Amino acid sequence: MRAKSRNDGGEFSLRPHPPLDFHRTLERYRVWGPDPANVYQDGTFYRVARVGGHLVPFRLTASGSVGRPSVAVRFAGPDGPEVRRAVRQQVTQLLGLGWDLSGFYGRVRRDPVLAPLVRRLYGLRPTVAPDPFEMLVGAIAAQQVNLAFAFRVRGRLVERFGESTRLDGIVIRAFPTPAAVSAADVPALRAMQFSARKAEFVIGLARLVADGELDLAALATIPDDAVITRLTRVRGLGRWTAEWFLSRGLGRPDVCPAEDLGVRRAFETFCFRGRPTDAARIRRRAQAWRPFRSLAVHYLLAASRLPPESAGADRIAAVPQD
DNA sequence: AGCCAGGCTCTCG
DNA sequence: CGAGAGCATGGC
Repeated sequence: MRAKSRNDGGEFSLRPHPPLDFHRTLERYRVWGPDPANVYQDGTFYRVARVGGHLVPFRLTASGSVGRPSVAVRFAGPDGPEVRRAVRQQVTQLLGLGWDLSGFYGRVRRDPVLAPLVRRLYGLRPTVAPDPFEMLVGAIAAQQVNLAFAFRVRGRLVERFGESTRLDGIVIRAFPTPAAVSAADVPALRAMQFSARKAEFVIGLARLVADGELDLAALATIPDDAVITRLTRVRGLGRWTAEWFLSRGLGRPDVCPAEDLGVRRAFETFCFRGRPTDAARIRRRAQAWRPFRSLAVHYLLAASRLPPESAGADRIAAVPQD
């Protein structure tokens, strides 16, 4: 029997490099509906880290300010250096602490499109998905359907195949492992309202990963174009998915998913005076924001969900982020 | 009823 | 290759 103290979990706090707008950064885990693997409610964010064989539920709360941020982290279960390292790593990704925000801000300080948006969204950081498999399954779910629906479908998969944990009485599920999903069949996913084709995509991807034919962790070590080449060889993963994986899954700084519907609308709004545009024009326009295209796109998307600018209105509204 | 929604595959020129 | 048709599912 283990000593109780070893099972009580632990806590620590982080002093991230400013700025960090905790709420705006994590808001995207709420706006499209609940996500049982990423619970953000009442200003507290809950998730589960997988460390070795076991699950470590943890929670994040913010203190301080955007300019002097501080994040309190509490986790349950056994404590130890390996656990802390894993949780800290997840927090770094969830809060996007790896982005060169000050470099980006300096670069666009006089940019006619981005400067006003940066002012309104100061401290927003793109979250980086801690689990590449989770990121890809989420992307498949979101292909060509509205995002609220995609979140519900994905959520059903998590409810069905994700192990359940608890912290502060809140149920949090670990995103299902590739092994767990590879054991599913198409009808099971159809029942969750995946289309037949997407069910095949998801199960096929899970099998590739579970069988070791696709090493997702290894993608973090190869260049952007090599990641796209490798991922688009997988059935169900196209350029759109691969580019979002680069940006939101690997935190690569200079990616522009120009085929994305939301991206296109944002470019139309902020760069092309509301006129219809296409991916080629978007890619050309985005060249101006190298080598920060990922951040530029994230800010454009977030801004397109802000209420129309009117004195101080953006401070009051609950703002959907992306 | 019909169009829309953060695409992908497959087929052709 | 690159464009285009065809496809699949549910919401409003």
